[in-house]
Amino acid sequence: MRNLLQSKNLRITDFRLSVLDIFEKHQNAISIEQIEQELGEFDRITLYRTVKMFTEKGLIHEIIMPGNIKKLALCFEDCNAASHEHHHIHFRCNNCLEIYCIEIDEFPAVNLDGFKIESVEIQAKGICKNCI
Amino acid sequence: MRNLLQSKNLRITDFRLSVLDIFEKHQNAISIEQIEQELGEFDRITLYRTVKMFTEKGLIHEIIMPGNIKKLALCFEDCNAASHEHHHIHFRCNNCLEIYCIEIDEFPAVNLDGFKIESVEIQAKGICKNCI
DNA sequence: TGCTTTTTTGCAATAATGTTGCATAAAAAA
DNA sequence: TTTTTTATGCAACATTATTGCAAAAAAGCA
Repeated sequence: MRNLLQSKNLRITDFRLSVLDIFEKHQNAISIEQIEQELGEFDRITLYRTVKMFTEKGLIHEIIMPGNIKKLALCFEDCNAASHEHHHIHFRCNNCLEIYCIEIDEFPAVNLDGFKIESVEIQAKGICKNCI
Repeated sequence: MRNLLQSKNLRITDFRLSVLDIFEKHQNAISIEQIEQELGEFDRITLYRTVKMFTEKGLIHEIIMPGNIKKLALCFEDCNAASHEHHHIHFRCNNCLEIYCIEIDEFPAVNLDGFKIESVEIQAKGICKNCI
């Protein structure tokens, strides 16, 4: 965890370690609200700044879906400010409402005539393996 | 346009016609802010309610992408509150920042072991045909 | 270690975005 | 036209996020 921060040229602080800790405790994507609750005593502004910084540095990525769904998850691959490339899709369970980052081997190819595609994000909804 | 409202059991009002008008004038997805500007005199609250109602009734759909990007576009197919099924993908141009709804014939199949997939949304980013 | 530089934190204030309740106005039905 | 139903507009409020700045903490260096 300390290495993770160092590799991105971020200073190691208690606050950041706590936030990373929360991310690593969770299998699935979490909301800012959830982080707030788990942090206990904390400063909301610092949290927003931390999340922003982590996103810019490629430690975490945002998952946004229609219906005011906004979650965050650790990046698997090596991401950076310029590109957040993931070979996984985001799946939301309509039952438990959890959002999963799921790795898939063959990422579907998307082609659009006349358009140059640089990145693709796939979001699926349905019922997760635990709720089926 | 009046038919559109009637078919969804929505009363025909000047406000709603104006909003629909703006949607139809645009090729691409637009933001609430853009609608506000084009409406000229208007009530912000009514606009939010109109957008919410249109979304629930399946007249328009939300497009949300990481980076605080939130846009709205008319639905092509017949949507309703329960399902917004589109056979198009959402493309954002990194140059002009426009968001296109693009119909594609073969919508990529996505399968996840153990998960039941009910809907899939695909978002692509790159350079659009006008900016290439 | 102790000192200096740089970055982060925490507070206050403020901005942006979205919602609720309610009286009035307008649309549809009778 | 009259009645019923629904939409609008205002005020107030809630939620979410950002900025500036002084104090505190981390990293770099002698």
